[in-house]
Amino acid sequence: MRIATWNVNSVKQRVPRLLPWLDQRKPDVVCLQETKLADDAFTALLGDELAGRGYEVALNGELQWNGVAILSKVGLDDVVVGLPGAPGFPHPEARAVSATCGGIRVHSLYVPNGRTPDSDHYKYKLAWLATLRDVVEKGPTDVLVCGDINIAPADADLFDPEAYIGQTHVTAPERQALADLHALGLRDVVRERWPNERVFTYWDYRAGMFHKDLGMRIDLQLASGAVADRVKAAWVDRLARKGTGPSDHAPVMVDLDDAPDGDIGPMVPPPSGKPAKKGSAKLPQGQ
DNA sequence: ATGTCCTCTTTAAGAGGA
Repeated sequence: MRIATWNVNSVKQRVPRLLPWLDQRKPDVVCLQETKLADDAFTALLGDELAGRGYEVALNGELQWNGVAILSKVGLDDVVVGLPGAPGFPHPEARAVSATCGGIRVHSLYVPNGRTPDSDHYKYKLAWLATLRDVVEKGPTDVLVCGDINIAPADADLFDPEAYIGQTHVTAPERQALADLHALGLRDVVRERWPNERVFTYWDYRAGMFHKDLGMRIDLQLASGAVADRVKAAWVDRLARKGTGPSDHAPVMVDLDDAPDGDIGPMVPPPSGKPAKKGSAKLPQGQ
């Protein structure tokens, strides 16, 4: 079974990249974030295309921002829209949907960005993450927490740790929230597979950041123990960030149990991938 | 280079968000 998570930064804009990618990689389960589309518009846009490829669809979208989805070829049961008990900002936002797919409780999450550490949005982010922890703790044992988590787990997940001092995504409380998920038994399966390599999932559109491989690893798949033990491959589909009209995020891919039907593509990082180290570029502001 | 992309709206240039 192949599971992917991808922040597409508008599914409407990404259709010319999403559909060929589905046909190439043939993931069994796809978690999408930042669909930026209301549910009825999503269904009108992609319902037939996805059904034709064998996917059932669970949606939690809104008009303009946010928006998450799960596509599944291996069952889509007990769908929960939203994260029960999560705070809003101030109103509830479309940042979570979960379902049982192939016996695993799969969460597609778009964690609040946090903006700046002194902001109300940052407090919202931490409260939202605390709710996530509680939901996972009370949920089924076999679980995959997937999505744009908006936390770089360690300094190795940044192109230049010094550029992020004082920024969100790296603060101790955010990393503690991630540690609290690990304390429930969740494992970062991509980092386990590539313990010492440079692995990013997001590169700012500006200033040639992707071309220079100046990015962050903020999109994760966190697997409970029995699921993590089934992982045969885990990588970042960097090709999806290249070419015309890409998202600013690349898909994170995990294969369980057996060889996939779809192309695996060049696994990222390549064997020569080096750990992130201090770079000379500045962090583009305003992200 | 405050450098890009995507959203919306007083629909055509600006504002907000990432």
